[in-house]
Amino acid sequence: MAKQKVGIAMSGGVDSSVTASLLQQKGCDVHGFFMLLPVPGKERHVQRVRSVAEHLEIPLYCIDLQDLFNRKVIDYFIRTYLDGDTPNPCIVCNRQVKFGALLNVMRSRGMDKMATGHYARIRKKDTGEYILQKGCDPKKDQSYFLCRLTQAQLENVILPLGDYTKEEVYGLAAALKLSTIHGPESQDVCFLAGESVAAFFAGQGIGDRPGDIINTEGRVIGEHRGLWQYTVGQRKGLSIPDATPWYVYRLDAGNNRLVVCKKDRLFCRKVITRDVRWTGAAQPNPWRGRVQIRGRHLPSPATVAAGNNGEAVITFEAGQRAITPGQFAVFYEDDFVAGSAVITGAIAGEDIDL
RNA sequence: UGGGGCGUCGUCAAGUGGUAAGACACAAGACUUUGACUCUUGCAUUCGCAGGUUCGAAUCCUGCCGCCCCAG
Repeated sequence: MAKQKVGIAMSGGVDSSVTASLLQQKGCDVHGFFMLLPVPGKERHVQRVRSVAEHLEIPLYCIDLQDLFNRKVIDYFIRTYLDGDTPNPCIVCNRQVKFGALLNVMRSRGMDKMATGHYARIRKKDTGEYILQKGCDPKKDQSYFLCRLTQAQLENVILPLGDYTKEEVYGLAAALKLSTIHGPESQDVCFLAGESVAAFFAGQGIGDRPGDIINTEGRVIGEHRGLWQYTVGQRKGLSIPDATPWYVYRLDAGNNRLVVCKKDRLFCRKVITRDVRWTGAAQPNPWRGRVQIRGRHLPSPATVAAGNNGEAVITFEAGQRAITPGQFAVFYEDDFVAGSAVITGAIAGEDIDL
């Protein structure tokens, strides 16, 4: 039987390098694929991946996905902010670019599977369905960012690091004498490269667009520099001196106004969502489980009542802080991703029990 | 113009003779494969200005400047 051909999505970082090595040791025919994206310092990245590929002695292909990335991720990023919502470019990139176009390229080049260095697991159920599971290391779990992957995508992907902790991966990297363990990985949006959103927008020719900051009573108490520089729950950048801090309550894109409030007002139990997608074919309605509202948010007990046109209302048992339109809600059943949706708003005030 | 009050960090605000609290804002760092939140640290050699009293003043005295209130 021929060796399984696996394409590794390589960034040159520790995780993807260890992933490649692990598969190599398992006897796979490993090929490295580097996504060329429109990000600052890409030349350095290319250098770094090259040295890793040489070190591991695997072939490396550089795939230019800049145009696609511009259209699918950056355009989405800008458009969402201009609409007064807060995008999650990583989730969209994973869905459209990394596990989309890149996966297709690998398939067309004869790869049986694609592997990445994400900390998450993919399981095949008795029904033949694939399901995403959290990684073993709860601190590093990245299943949230992979929530929008389809069955077809999950079927063609393997995530070796899901069974390891970050600690163990560092150990493996050290054993492999990977020089990249020293280079600190960037955790911010890759195409921002440390820049602020405001600076990025300015670079795109979108300058400041000042407007009023009002409190929930409608009184003007400050001025903002452009709605895209803020997000729900944000405290920094408001410049409103007071006895206690102010937080962004809502972005009113239609009137170019920023509504702010005090901390207590930020908590809400009901969330409205669109584009609901379930992993399994049939789901109880209402569904009950835990829902994660953003990266690094502890999934919290809630019910999801599906409505028409892919909409659904999430009702948490306890109020959640800063429900943010544009962000993704991921539904967890224990460690498994049961579904996800895009947040469009919160229902404040009296909660009606279902 | 009389009478009274007040002027302390960007904002609010302690401190009435013993050598400038705190909060908010702001900045830096940490955390983090989204934006945020959070945490840590920093942030007035100086108290409207100028003199004086005193071992020592933001705190007492004098003058000036500025603001507010009341009265005409």
